[in-house]
Amino acid sequence: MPTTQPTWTTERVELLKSRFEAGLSCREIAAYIGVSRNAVIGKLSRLNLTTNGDQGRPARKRVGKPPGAKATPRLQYEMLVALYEEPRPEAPIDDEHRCSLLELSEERCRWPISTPGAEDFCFCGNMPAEGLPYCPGHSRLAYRPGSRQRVARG
DNA sequence: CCCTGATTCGC
DNA sequence: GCGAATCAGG
Repeated sequence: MPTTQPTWTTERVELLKSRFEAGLSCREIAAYIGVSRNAVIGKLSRLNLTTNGDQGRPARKRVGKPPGAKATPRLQYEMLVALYEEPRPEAPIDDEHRCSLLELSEERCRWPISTPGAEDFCFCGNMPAEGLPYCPGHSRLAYRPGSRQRVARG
């Protein structure tokens, strides 16, 4: 069987059209398939699914079609909500993944362990949620009112 | 200011 | 043909 398949195989296109016709945003489709939203839109354009496919000339000015798609400026908010909505608030906080400042990366939770300046000062190093600097467990702690001292009071 | 949608350009 | 960059609109 061929191993080198083009990025857009029949299955991809089917999923693409299915979710597109389902009323999902290109963002969701892209995230679901695993490609950039530009790639999804680009493919749709080539398939003439973006527009009626009737016009033989370009005319960008058809941005208003989704009913209530006010964008998602609060992407992190949605993720945090999803974390709180979980029935089992498990905290995947492992000390085995702790790393130093130099070992920090986008795939490492930046939750500070111990106190800054201490010899054993390190970071969580867990797998953070996409778009969040901390792992789900620490993200919740960081956002939980009361968990940390709420100095902000009026 | 941020995000989504669509077109256009480069590889 | 695919993908990123760019443009346009809400």
